[in-house]
Amino acid sequence: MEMFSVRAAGVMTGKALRPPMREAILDAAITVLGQNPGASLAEVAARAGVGRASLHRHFPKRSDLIDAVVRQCLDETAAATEAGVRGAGSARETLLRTLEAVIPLGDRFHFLMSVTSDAPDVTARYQADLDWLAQLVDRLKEEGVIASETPRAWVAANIDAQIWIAWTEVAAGRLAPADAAGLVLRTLLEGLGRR
Amino acid sequence: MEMFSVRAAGVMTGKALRPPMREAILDAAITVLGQNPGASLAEVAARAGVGRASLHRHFPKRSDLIDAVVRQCLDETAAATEAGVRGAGSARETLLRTLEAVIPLGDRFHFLMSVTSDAPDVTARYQADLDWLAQLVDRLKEEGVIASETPRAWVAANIDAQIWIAWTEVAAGRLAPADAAGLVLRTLLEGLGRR
DNA sequence: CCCATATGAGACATTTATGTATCATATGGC
DNA sequence: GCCATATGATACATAAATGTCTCATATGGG
Repeated sequence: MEMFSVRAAGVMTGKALRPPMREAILDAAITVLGQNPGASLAEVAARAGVGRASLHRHFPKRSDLIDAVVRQCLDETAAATEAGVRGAGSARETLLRTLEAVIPLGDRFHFLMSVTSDAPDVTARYQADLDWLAQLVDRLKEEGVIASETPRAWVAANIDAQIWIAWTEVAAGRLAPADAAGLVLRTLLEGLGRR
Repeated sequence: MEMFSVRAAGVMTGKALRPPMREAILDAAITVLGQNPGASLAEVAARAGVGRASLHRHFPKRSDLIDAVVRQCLDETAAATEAGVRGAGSARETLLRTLEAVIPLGDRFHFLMSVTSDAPDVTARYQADLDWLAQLVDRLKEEGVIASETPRAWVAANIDAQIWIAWTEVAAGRLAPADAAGLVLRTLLEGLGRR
């Protein structure tokens, strides 16, 4: 038995470094419920490595967990987009930086689109995100980056879909993370056709 | 054993006149389970306008219904793509006609991507569809319609996503059905950028 | 009209997921 | 070392969905 390792573990790791159980449960829920929204809480707890009873202590009802996961995903995507927007001049640059920031959060993004929460604050924030995207699309049109005739909803749906596709391809190992945002931007603006 | 077949009546009236209960259930299942894969069979039966017991007579177990719906969706999409392929010369024309035929079946398409069936024949047919699409992508590259460097999986994922987006926009009334396939093709090949 | 068949409605048992409660234990702060 | 707190395991109660069964009834063919 290693004395040093035991002492080192006690000193170095300290539970503060490890994410609290709440985070582990949220992470597990994003993964498990993202793949199968009907998965049982037992599956979520097992994935998180915690007991089912402990899960219920943090989230008494299933809807509490769902709402918390949705809020977590909204927080993360909001932080990512804000970071992407910061320091970007043009709308095109904003889009590129946002893509770079959001594609790694593809599973969060997908979760937000596949799971519905009826908590009023959640729907409000969700609507705000949609509005922000619509505004970005308008700016892209003003800059001449996107054809102005293209319906706003068509553009927004394409951006959402591309984010999901890119994340899927990255997660499958078929696309290098560093290439994802650029490929998405090129596909969005120029399509797949031969130039 | 009944010597007198009841099928004669079916032949006389034509099965297209009134869809039998089985069809009504399958249609309802596509709608209800497509929107919410975890919906109860009671909801499906109610949507189909039949009793829950009758649903169980046609599909003893839930998995039987799921498998039947998946096979139905595979049948419909296969018929649509074959009709699209028939008489098309180039790969580009094949793609356009396939889009025209498949976009109205967007809900079927979406169902196939969101619901999993472990029936062996289903997985085989599903794989065959993927192979067919991969082959079409290769032909598109040979014709110079699609940039040859673009990964096959990226192209295929984009086509799938565009079909779903187009169907959604049509269903939402934001896109004229006649315009859908053309818009998809243009978006796929040329993107959303200003020409 | 008579009969075979299919259906709808309801009762029922079974299974599964959910939510609650209890108890022993471990962990960390003091 | 002691204590407060959190956790895991377990048992339990409840709810909901599933699958089976029976019976009355309607429908359509003979």
